[in-house]
Amino acid sequence: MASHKILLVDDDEDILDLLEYNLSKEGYLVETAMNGKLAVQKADSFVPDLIIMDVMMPEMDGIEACAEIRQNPKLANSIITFLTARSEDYSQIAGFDAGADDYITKPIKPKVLFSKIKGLLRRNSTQESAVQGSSSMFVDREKYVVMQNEVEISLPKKEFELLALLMSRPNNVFTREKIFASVWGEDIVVGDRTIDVHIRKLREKIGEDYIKTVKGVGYKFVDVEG
Amino acid sequence: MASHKILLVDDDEDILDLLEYNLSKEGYLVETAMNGKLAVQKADSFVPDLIIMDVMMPEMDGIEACAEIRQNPKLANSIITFLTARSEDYSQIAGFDAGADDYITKPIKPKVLFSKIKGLLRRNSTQESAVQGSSSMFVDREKYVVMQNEVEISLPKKEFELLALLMSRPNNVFTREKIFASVWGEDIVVGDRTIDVHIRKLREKIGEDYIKTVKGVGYKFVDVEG
DNA sequence: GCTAATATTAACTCTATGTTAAGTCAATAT
DNA sequence: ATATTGACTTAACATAGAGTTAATATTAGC
Repeated sequence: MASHKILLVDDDEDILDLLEYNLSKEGYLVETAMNGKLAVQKADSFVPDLIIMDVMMPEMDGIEACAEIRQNPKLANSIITFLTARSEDYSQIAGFDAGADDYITKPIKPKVLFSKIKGLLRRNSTQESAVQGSSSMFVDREKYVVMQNEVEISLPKKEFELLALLMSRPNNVFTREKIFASVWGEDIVVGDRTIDVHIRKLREKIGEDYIKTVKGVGYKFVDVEG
Repeated sequence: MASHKILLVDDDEDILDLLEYNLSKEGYLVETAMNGKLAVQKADSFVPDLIIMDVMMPEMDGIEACAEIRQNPKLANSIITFLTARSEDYSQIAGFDAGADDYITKPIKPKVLFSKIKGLLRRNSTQESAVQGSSSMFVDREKYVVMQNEVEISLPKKEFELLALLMSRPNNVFTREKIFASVWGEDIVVGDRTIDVHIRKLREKIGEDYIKTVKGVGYKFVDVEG
């Protein structure tokens, strides 16, 4: 298996160096960022499997960065772990709300960190590796366009992000909750029918059969034979 | 969604009571054990999603119990979390080595505990979830389908949850009460025949032989040779 | 063979989702 | 500055089909 990619985010360069050194030695591909803003950018290009991020940072704090990263459908499979001082209970809770998967307490004990990372990545890797997109359709984020049998379909932002999210894991059901969290953001509230309308428009544009409703659960993208 | 199952392990009855009360109130299915040895047994029959276990216990300590539980393939998907006094770093490390996934520090802050549990369980149900149970059939919660000999069977929500519950412990009889509690929720009341009808529909879809009626007791899922 | 528990079927209800059209807003063009 | 356009949301109503009920038949266990 290709090495796992880890993105480290902390404003303390010493910590970054220490962790980068040790994790690289363990065989991970490591990149770093010094604040939340850079982290969001780097995450988008690097597409890490795991993001380890300090909560307190200048420019943009971890919570905010986490929320932004969770918007990015490309990063739906990335695990986000916070670094927090031992008793910052507030940030722990806020972190989970923002979409974090776990947190690690400071001071960091390398052994604890390593076994934790191993555990987290093990979880994630069982699913992975299966397919990437589907045969007759794929998402081109650069051109911001969806290719369907050699034909470019250009979509408005919300429709694009929604379709990209669904296509990030074909056959996987995404609950309305998750769709909202990912495409709109945890805190934005929109009406109940908004998703339906976007789904309708997508179905009009790409065909009726690609997006399947799982009533009471959510929606999923299924690839149809073209 | 069917409730998550949590196994609490601690030698302090007060803590057990407190946690059990609060977690039950949150909608979890909770069972308890007073020492590591009992925990291992109970885990085997109960198959909890999450085990919260004190490190220091008589009879068999948490580390040892954790190691034993990790041997049990049925419990591959169970998350194990330790309860530790704030600075027992030794036990944290030993705990991770033994296969624990996380730890919670005492004294326990309910708010922290709940968000942590939510986070852990969410991680468990989004990331892994696949596989479970028997050879010729398994539940894939991510795709929200049941795989039967390479064939996807998609089911409506209630039927899916019901089958998933029965399959979570093949050969184990689930009483009607437990099925109601788990699939419908403690407070929702529906007629007596509702379960039967769902069972009927399931049998139509997956075959007559998988779900066996135990008259006067309940239903169980048995794996048949395919 | 009786009896209570479960099976079966079809009809019914109700809720989640589908659909359409109109409204709001921001970006761009005139 | 004003008009235009299209993305996005909302609201109102329609619909499907999941879920439930009720009535009747069947079965297992005593």
